Amino acid sequence: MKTNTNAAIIASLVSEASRAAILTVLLDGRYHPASELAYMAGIKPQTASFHLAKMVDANVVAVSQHGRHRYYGIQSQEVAQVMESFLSIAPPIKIKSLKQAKEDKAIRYARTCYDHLAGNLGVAITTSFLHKGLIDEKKEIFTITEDGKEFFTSFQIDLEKLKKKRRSFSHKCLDWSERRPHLAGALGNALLERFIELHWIQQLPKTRAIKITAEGEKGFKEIFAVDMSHSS
Amino acid sequence: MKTNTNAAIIASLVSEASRAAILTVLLDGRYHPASELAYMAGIKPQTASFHLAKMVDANVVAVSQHGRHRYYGIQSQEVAQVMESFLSIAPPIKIKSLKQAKEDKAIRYARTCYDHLAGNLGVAITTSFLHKGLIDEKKEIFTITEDGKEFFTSFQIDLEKLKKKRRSFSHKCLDWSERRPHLAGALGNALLERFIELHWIQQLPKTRAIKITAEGEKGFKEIFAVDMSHSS
DNA sequence: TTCATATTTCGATGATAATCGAAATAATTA
DNA sequence: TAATTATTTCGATTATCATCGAAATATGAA
Repeated sequence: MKTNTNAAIIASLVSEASRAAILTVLLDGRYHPASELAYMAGIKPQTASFHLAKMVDANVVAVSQHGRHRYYGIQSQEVAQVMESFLSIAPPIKIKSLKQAKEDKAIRYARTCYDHLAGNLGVAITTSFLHKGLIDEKKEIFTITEDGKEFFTSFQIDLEKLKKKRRSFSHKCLDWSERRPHLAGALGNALLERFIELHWIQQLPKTRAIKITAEGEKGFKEIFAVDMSHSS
Repeated sequence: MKTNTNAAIIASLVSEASRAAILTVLLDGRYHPASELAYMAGIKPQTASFHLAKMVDANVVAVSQHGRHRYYGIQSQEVAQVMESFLSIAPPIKIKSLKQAKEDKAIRYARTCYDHLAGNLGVAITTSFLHKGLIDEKKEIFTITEDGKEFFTSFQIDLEKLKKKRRSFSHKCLDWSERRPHLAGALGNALLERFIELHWIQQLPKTRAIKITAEGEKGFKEIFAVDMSHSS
């Protein structure tokens, strides 16, 4: 009898507009300060705090405090995948753009660089890498195999440069997907940039969404054996 | 895209506890009468009617009228998928005792259909009755054969008393998904009560769940040739 | 220390929506 | 026919909940 209320609690998180907005922002995989989330969702900080507390309580969102800031992020990969299926394509609500936020100047932590691939594509590509033996899944991270080194280099990604970057990740930019077996971080970022360079994907201006081009569809299929055609 | 829209609609319906309860019941794939759903969700029939109307309106639940009954059910597996994904990330149910844990497990096994046996047990027993020639299957109801009269009497069920009750004697409780109706009505109710009397099954307090006892397992097997052991 | 910033807690408000009693509708049974 | 049962509709009440102002807490900066 109590089992159903459990489902109801999770459902209420995605069906309420403000919470849906917050979760949609958090789906970029980063940790965001409460004030930024409030702004983007178009609600006052108190209200955001109220919602965030609920989400933390439901084990959907994790919080990590640094100084007077509290950074909120999606709890786990599993949660992210579920939320994405409900929120990713048709967000029911308006989210204020980051540009707007910056202009507003109220937020100086608004640095949401969309630095890695999320969503179906990100997962699909990671899976593909694993299958092809380009990366290995360890407890905390992915490691690159010898085959992987060869491949990524031939794909014009400078691994040495990335290793340096990786160390420079600041604690402010915690990313659940780094802790989880999901390709993100420096390599994920590099891949994203490379894909953009190749015109395989386009970043849509006001949203965090990306669009896969015709070239991209072809490329992902041929090189990564990942079918991203819209028919699915 | 259609999928996501539907998912969002389903999510908003699930977000209310009573509706979540109703949908949880409907997950068994059967069509249930409104009154039963009300009872199981712990709400009055009016309230259930209110919720069911909403869900029918949203094309999440289908309704089929038979006489004065209206049977509600879900035909798309999408609802099940949504519920499943929610429950997959929902915090685990806090189990207070080992007893409760076992009872929870038993819920899946068989449920009372308001006041008669449904679920696997109900269908199995009805099938057994048919095989043994104790009842005949008509269009809307079951009828009792001569052999049946003898058997039920020997099973301590007073058939004459049942006939006097102002309710259908042995109507079929539709089970469209399986195309296997089970025995309901006064006879179904009487059987349920007799099984409880024999301690073959136990009705769990707040839920409509029943638990099959060790005695029951033995009895169902010996007398009805119905194997209800947990291995299946 | 004092002031500003980030966030939460408290309390009140308002809107939405769930709930239920009472009555209506309809089918079934005696 | 009348009584019973299943369900819905209506109307009123109540509960829930998102929202935000005000104040509290905590941290960092001047």
